[in-house]
Amino acid sequence: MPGGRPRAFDPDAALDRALEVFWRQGYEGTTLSDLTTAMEINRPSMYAAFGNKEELFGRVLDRYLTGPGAFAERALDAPTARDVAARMLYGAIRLTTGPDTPRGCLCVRGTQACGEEGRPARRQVIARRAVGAAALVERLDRARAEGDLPADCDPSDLARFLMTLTDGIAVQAAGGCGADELRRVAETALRAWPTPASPGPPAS
Amino acid sequence: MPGGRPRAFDPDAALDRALEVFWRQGYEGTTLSDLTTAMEINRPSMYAAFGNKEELFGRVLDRYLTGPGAFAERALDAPTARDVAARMLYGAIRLTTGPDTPRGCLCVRGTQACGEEGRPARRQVIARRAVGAAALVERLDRARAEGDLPADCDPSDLARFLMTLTDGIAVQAAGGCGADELRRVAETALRAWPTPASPGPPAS
DNA sequence: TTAGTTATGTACTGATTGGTACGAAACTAG
DNA sequence: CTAGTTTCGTACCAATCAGTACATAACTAA
Repeated sequence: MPGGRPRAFDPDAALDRALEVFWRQGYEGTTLSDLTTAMEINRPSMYAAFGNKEELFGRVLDRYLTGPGAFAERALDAPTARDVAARMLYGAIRLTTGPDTPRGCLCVRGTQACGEEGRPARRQVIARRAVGAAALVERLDRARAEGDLPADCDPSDLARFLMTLTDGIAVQAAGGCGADELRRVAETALRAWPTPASPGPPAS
Repeated sequence: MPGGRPRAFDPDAALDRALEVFWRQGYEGTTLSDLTTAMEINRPSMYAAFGNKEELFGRVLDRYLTGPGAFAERALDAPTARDVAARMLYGAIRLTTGPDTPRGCLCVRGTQACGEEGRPARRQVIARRAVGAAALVERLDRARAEGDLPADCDPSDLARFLMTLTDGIAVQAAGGCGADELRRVAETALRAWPTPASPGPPAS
């Protein structure tokens, strides 16, 4: 019943174009003109469809976390805590060094950029990171309960260790470090990962 | 013989004020007005004394690396490779979580910010990081030659591992993570550090 | 005092920022 | 064809950006 002139662009495709720009340039470093040029729409269309720059960033962040960044959630499904850790690390490397996407991580850029204007992006990113962190701690807690991690380790410390590494990987990748070098970093880091006390994870 | 009106401010003190602002807000997030307000000088004085925003950032970067960030160079003087690693990690934690300074690291912020305007800052920071990285690799190379690291380890991989962690620490600190948690991260990371093959470092 | 030199403060520049007003265009329902 | 609705495109807004012109103030050397 509504009718009206049909929009001449695909919103999801436009979000992908916007993601590419925010990912490469950060929130503060990206202007409305950068966005509308990449999205191939004009300014009023952008505002009508997505609200404003801040809300657009929120939509883009969603798309990032359910798209290129979805490995982090999927990593939690790995059978052992060590596999979770490995998937997180190698996933972060793939994400941040992919040849067809910008180097680095949208979320890490978001936490770092923080002039007066970048504040809202920072808020959004930090909130999502906290959700992800909580899920990781919960997963490692379960691993310890299942005997997959030693009883005397602290799952939240291990989670923090992993996130510190994935963040560092993003910074290194943005600085030009290659995937091969980062894989050897991940390999080294995994040597610090605790092994279950006596038996493997119980089959029951 | 020169004469002329004496300047009414202390350039080094002004640089320290500028450092505080760049450190907290990044290069792109900082405006000339932010800077001149903090430095308590007016715009023409700033341009006369420091050139422009980009050159000012370079001067500030010098001051950062020879001041708060000097721990990284000093860490190389530690007697063993493990001590170098520990000093780098704990120094990074102190730097990025200091109660009287902004959270995070000026250099990490510099690599991450990169709109069109932030490009020069990015260039400068990446160049300095490369110098520091080379010095660290050289130090670990020497450690291996001295038998302080096993012969089959790769010093450049270990250096990259350390830098990835210090970068990650900076990101975590900027995101609000506390020093205590980060110290446990460092402790975990050091478990991955290789130990010399048979004897300790030779006394000769 | 006078000439030369350097710094300071005000007031400005053109360009760009995020965000909008408004009329024309393109559709649906009747 | 007409009325209602939604989008599109141009052209604009005030605010702010980095950077500067210029007159005046404060100093040294003679």
